[in-house]
Amino acid sequence: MPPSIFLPLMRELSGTYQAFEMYSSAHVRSLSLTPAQFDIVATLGNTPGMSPKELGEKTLITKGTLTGVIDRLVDKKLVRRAASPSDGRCQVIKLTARGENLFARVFPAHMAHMEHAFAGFSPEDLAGMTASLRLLRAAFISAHDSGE
Amino acid sequence: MPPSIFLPLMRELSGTYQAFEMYSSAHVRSLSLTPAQFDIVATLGNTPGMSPKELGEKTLITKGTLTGVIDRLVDKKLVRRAASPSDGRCQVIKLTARGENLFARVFPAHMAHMEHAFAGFSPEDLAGMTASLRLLRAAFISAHDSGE
DNA sequence: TTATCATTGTTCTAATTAGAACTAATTTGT
DNA sequence: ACAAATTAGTTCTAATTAGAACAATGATAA
Repeated sequence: MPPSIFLPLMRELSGTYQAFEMYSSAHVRSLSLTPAQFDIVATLGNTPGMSPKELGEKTLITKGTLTGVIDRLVDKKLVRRAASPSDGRCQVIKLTARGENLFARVFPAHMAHMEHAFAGFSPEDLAGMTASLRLLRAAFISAHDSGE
Repeated sequence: MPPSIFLPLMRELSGTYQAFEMYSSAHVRSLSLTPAQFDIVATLGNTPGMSPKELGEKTLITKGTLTGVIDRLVDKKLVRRAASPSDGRCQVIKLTARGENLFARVFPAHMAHMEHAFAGFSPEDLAGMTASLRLLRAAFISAHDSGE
């Protein structure tokens, strides 16, 4: 298979993700949060808290990066660290009252903002694209694993 | 439209892009280049050179970032800066002989690596996904523009 | 012509990023 | 029980990232 067959898809995947990131992050920044910080707050909202490991899996943020992101959220008093009772290696990261407050204000606003971008698609369109991306993602992961 | 309709697509887009980046960059790094550096070398290959502005548009790298990436490629003697004869503000970035050499060695190798990930899809599958992503990208750009 | 506006690239700052080395704590195999 | 292997989180380094302010150059319009 020559590259001309899959190169356009590679480019389009990058370009689409970048356009998404642009549109999303411009709004997030207007709320005084970075995209990574927003991801953490959004992931912690309406939960009893979770470990950095679990947070990293859900937000796709690497553990080395996550330490710094959580540090800055702690500085902003939006989040706090607690020791896990069951496992001495683990922590539980929770939203503070102030963090809960921010989440309640900012998450619906951001969803409303994102909705504008999807307004032209039917639920079936969106589901179809989701399914295609899922296949593509599985192909990257499978190729990655087989190369180890 | 409730977020539950488009949230899975947002997550899948991020996840698929991340899996792609992971698979691609692991290989690029094994060639002693960062992903951004590879993008620049790949974009300059088989061209007479181009301005940083054009490079930024093709690789989606912001101009502020691009200065540093080019600096490091200049340090590695893979690229050189020349003044534009027609416009005193512009530069022309070109591969050096060493850069051409690296491109000829590394670009085909990376394409061969990427091909593995796409082996399970038909050309029609790939074209269909590309078309879907193009629509999605246009929707983000249009929403971004209308919000200005 | 000349004042104004736009474009190009650099610089600066704060933050994210991945990866590797490291410490501490837990689990596993024997 | 105990040594070895895993796992969780931090720290460190080099690089990228976006955004804003800036200087230099070019284009426009009165």
